[in-house]
Amino acid sequence: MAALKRRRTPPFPGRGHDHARCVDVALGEATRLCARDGQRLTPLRRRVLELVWGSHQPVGAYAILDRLKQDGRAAAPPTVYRALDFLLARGLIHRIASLNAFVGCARPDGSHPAQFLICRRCGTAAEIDDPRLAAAIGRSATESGFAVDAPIVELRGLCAGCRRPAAG
Amino acid sequence: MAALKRRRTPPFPGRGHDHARCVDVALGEATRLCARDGQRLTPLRRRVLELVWGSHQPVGAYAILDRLKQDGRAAAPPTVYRALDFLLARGLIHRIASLNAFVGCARPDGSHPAQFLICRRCGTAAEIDDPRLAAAIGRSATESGFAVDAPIVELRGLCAGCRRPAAG
DNA sequence: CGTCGGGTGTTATACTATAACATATTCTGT
DNA sequence: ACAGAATATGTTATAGTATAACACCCGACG
Repeated sequence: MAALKRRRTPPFPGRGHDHARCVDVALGEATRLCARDGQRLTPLRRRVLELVWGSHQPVGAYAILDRLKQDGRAAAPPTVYRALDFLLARGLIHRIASLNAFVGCARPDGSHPAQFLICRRCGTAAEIDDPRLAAAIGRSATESGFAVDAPIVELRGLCAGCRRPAAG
Repeated sequence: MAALKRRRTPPFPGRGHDHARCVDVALGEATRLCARDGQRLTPLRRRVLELVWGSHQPVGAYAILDRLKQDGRAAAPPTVYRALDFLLARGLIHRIASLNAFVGCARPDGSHPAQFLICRRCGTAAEIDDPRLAAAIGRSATESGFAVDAPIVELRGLCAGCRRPAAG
């Protein structure tokens, strides 16, 4: 009875979660999906994906660019934007419009609309893919005769961890 | 039985609607609200609001800037951004994060979360303030222990007018 | 070999937004 | 009307985000 509904992954990663594992899983999934679809996950694209997955806080294109330069790689804005465009097209990352930043996709099994909870304190962007919310969006739009292609839902506020007093 | 639910305003303005009236109403409301709240709707702010209301398509800050220059007024980016910040704070306009652009608020009676339908063909951004959608958002967030301050909902797609073949 | 296409490198530039400080305007109390 | 305070605007410079255009490389395929 712990959970009435199951989630495949909890929306907010725990503070002490094993993030290296997040990255490993994401890179493994990306490799698998690209192979399946005949797409090339080149070293550059793989590295950019890894950098986007550096944390659960969305990262800007120019921050990625700086890291690439630290790698010793020749890099300019188009380098990173092209890699980001590829990853976006494959559904491996999402763009957070309200932050001009990018975050790894928690469920990269095909492209899909996503909804984000973005904490204004810790900066974490948690992906929720709530079918009821998606349905409510579809209903609202349909009533206006509008056909939604790309719903952008970015809910800014405070996550559970940051709402608690900073105690232990 | 034409309408089971009433809307104060239809989300998408008709093609041939009297837009001058939209602008007049918006400016009148803005004047009233600012007077009520002891805020100063200066000529600059009023002009910027008028320019934002130039159409139902969100307008960029630098487009506004160009128009101000055409007016013969000294203008630089801060001029327009400050006016926009004022109008945003009073709830007289909204910012569309996914377009980096601004649009007049259809119901400027106090600040409020808004949801937009943005047509990718005609560019129109229609404000819908659907309480059921807002409730669905609140439910989704609450289940994750998340407290939403500022929901951003920008639904991109095709409006009813643009879905029809371009005939008549 | 040759060429074709995709990926990356390179240079330049466009677009969006804010910091910091100077000046002007309006409001308030006297 | 005036001084002083608060608000609004002007001005200069710069930070941050994104794309256009063209050159080069390299592997696949005939």
